Amino acid sequence: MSRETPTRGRRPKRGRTRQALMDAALDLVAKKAPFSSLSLREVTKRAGVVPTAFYRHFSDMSALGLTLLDESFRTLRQMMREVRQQELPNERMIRGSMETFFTYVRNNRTHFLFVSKELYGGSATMRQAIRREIRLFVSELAMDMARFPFLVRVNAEDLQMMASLVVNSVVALTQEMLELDEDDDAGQHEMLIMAEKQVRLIYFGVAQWRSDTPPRT
Amino acid sequence: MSRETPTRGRRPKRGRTRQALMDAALDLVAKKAPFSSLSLREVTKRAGVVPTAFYRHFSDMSALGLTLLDESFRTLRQMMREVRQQELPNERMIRGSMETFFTYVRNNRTHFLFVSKELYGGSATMRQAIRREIRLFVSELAMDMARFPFLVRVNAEDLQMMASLVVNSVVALTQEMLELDEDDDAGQHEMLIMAEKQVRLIYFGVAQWRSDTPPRT
DNA sequence: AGTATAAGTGTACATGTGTTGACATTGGTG
DNA sequence: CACCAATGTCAACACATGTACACTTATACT
Repeated sequence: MSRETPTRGRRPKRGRTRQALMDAALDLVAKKAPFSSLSLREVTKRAGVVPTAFYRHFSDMSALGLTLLDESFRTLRQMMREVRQQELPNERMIRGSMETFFTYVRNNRTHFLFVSKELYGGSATMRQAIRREIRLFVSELAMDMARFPFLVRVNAEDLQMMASLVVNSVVALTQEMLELDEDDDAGQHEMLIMAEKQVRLIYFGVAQWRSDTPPRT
Repeated sequence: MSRETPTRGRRPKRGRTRQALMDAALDLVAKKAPFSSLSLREVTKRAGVVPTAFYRHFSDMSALGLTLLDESFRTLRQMMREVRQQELPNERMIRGSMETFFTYVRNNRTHFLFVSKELYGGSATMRQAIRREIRLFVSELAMDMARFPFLVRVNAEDLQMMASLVVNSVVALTQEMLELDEDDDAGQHEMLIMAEKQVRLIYFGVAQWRSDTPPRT
């Protein structure tokens, strides 16, 4: 069997295959089935690598998934922090936040597609992980809202409720936007407008709220 | 171990296997992976039928999926119609609607689990079908809202926006509730309370809205 | 009754899957 | 340079998958 292999196509660079595998998975998720119905061989083929090479980087497909999730959220958290820091007042704030957020979504389409499909369709651990991140955003937003002067009389529970309303709405709109064609600029812009209006509407309601509101108008 | 089935185990009744297949798929989705990562053989095994028997009822797994979707929404639409008709005024209306809706969700857990996972994780046609149904609910709600006296000055587009905000929020809460353990009564009730509060909050905002609201508070 | 048809069974096969083990090639370190 | 650990390849396996075919049985209808 000692046959001389005439230099098959090789991939020299250091940790490039690992990234290739992640990108391949992301690509496949973006234009095909959800991650859970993705086979190891499919991913390696897409990455231009032999199946067994997979194990050099991930023990398992689910390990790949977790890594992908981590990668998706690391930069997202970064961006969120920046959004929270730029302290624009009032109206400008909502509009500004929505704009930067949605541009970020557009620039990281595959990641969001991945997360979006895993939120409800993924494995239990996957869903749990995503949900944890979202709950984090909700808490942070609640903290920000607590500083609004007209919300001093609102208790913590209701603050959480309001924040989760905002976050859930933005998430839903994001998922709807991902359903649009990648270069449907008009549609995407429409989503942005809608998101801004919805959040503004919620803030109108928030301004009206009293935590001890009795069950009648 | 030999039950009262002397010859080969058979299923006599007319169209029972068809339903058994649907139930099996629903069960598997409820306690395992999403529908897309479900194999034909798995479903038939669960239904207690030989794999090839599948083709007597469905041409394909995706055909099964579409049928399941239809079954899920048919009764849902029915219920929605009833909710819309019971004309309770004001505060009572929100609470009442939420209660009947969420009890319905509890009583049809597997169906909702299925739809929830398919909304973003399913095939393109599947997602599209679900989205169409949701849009229908939004339109109907918008029509209902148009009759509110304090909304006469709101244009159609904004009405749609408001309705979709309500629906999206309820959908999100529903999905969150499905994540809870089946017999976590406390958690489920908490979700109901939250849903009612969120919708009420939105209505506060709605009451404040003017379609020509300039970009300032 | 008798029989046509719908429904279910068993066998079989080609294809895709995850994973193992032994080997080949790289790139960075001494 | 020589070496070695990391990385990639090949061949092979045991098993699951979808589906075709020929068959048996139950049900419905005359």
